[in-house]
Amino acid sequence: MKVEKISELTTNRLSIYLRCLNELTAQGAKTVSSDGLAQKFHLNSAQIRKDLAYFGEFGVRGVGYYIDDLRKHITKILGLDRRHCVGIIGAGRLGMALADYYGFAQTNFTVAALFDADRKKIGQKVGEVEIFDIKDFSEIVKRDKIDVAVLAVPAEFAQEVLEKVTEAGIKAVMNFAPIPLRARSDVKLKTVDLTISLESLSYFLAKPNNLNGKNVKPNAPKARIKK
Amino acid sequence: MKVEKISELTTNRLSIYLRCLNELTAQGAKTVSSDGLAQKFHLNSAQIRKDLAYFGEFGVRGVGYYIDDLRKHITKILGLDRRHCVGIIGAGRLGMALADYYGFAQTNFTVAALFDADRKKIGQKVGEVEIFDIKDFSEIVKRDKIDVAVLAVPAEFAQEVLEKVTEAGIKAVMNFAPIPLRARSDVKLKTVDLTISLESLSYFLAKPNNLNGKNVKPNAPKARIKK
DNA sequence: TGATGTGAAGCGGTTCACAGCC
DNA sequence: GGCTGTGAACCGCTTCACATCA
Repeated sequence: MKVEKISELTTNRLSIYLRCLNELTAQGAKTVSSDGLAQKFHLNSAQIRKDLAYFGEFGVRGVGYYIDDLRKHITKILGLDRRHCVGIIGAGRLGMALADYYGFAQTNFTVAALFDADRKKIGQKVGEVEIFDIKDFSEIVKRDKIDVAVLAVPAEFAQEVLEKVTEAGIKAVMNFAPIPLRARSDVKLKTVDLTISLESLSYFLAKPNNLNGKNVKPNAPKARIKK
Repeated sequence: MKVEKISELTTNRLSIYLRCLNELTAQGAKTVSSDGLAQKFHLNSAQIRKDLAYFGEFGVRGVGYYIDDLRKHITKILGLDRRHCVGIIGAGRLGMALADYYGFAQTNFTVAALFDADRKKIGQKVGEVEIFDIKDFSEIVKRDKIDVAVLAVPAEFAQEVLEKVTEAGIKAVMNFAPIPLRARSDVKLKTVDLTISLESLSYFLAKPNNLNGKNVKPNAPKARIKK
C-alpha cells in the first residue's frame, strides 16, 4: 500500500467492482479471485489487484478476496457507508426525472429537495420531493444537510447556479448542462454532457468503417512464460 | 494529415470546439487562433492543432482558422450535416425527460419515437412523440429511419433490449442503464452511468483532502527558449 | 500450489519546441 | 512576425511478469 494520488479511473472502477461483489453475494459466493472478477466484465486482473492495493492489502494469497470483507472496504472507501442528501436545481423534465431516478436511491443517495425559480412550480411535489424557491437554497441545504447538488438548468444559467451552490458550502456537484464550468478547486464538479455523447455517436455513424475497437479482443491468451 | 485511428477523446473535443465556434460566430468573429480557442476552455493549443490536423490542414499559418470554414469542416466530420433520428426505449421518467431534452433538438437529433412494453403507456404521447409497443420496434425503425437508439430501461432488461435493437439494424446506442453491456463490434455503444458518477462524488466527499486536481494549473507560462 | 501485490515494460495521449509557411 | 503542423519528449495509465506469501 502506497499513499499516492488515486486516479478517478480507479475510483470509477471501484464502483463497478462493488456492484459485481453485490451480485456475487446474492449468488452466495464467499470468495473471489481477481481473475474471476476480471472475467465478469472484461478487465485485466492485474488492474483490479492494483486498484485495490492502493487502499490496503485486502486479499489473501492463494485464496483471493473475501467478498463480504472487500465489499465493506470498498463501501467505506467510496464513502457509501453514510447517506448523502441531494438537491436538484432545475425542476424541468430532466430535474424531475432525476428526482425519482432509481439509481439515486440504490446507492445511499436521497433526493431531499428540488429547486427552481419559476413561481408556478414552487411548492409542488414530485413524488415525495418538494420544489423550493432557489432563493432559499442555502437555508434548505443547512436544514436538510444537503451535500450534493445536481445542476439540471439551461446552459446559460449553469455557471451562476454553480457559484450560488458553492457559496452555500456544497462540495460536490453533478452538472448536466452542456457547457464546461469553472469550479473552485475545493469543489468536485462532474459534468455529464449528453450532447458530446450524442455527437460522438454521430461521428461513428458518419464513419462506419471505424469499428468499435473496444470489443475486438487482441489478447490471444498468451502462454505464461516461466523463466 | 495522416490516416490514423482517431481517439474518442479527440472527437469529444471536436464537439466542444464546434460549440465554441458557434459562440464566436454569434459574436461576429471571423478568425480564431488555436491559442484563442485554448484560452476559452482551458486546453492546450497544441492539442487543438493536433486534433484538427488529423482531418486536414484547415488553418492558415500566421492567421489562424477561418471560423466559418472550420465550423463546416467539423460539422461534416461529426456527421452533423445530416439529421439523426432517435428512438428511446423505456418510457419511464428518464425516457420521457430525454424525449424532450433540448440538447437533442439543438444538434440535429430528432426524437422520432418512444417504446415501452407497458400496455397502458402505448399510444400515449410525450409532447410530439408517440409511445409505441416495443414489439413494433423494427417496423417503426424502418418507417421513421431511426438510426440511434437510447436505452432508458431497467438494468436487468438492458442487454436483451440492446440485442433487439441491434437486430433491427441500429448501429449507434446510448445506454443509461447502470450496467456494462456487450455490443456487437459493428455497433457503437456509449454508456452514461450516473451511478458511477455519483459514487465518484461520494468518494471525493469522503476524502476532502483530495483536491480537484484538474483546476490546479501547474503550467507556469514558461518562457519560450529560442535556441 | 495458487493467487496476491508490485516493479518494470508498454502504450496512448498530451505537451513541448520548433521548422515551415503566410 | 505570427501561427500552424508535427516530431520528440513526457507523463500517466495499463499490462506483463514474477517474487512473495498463505
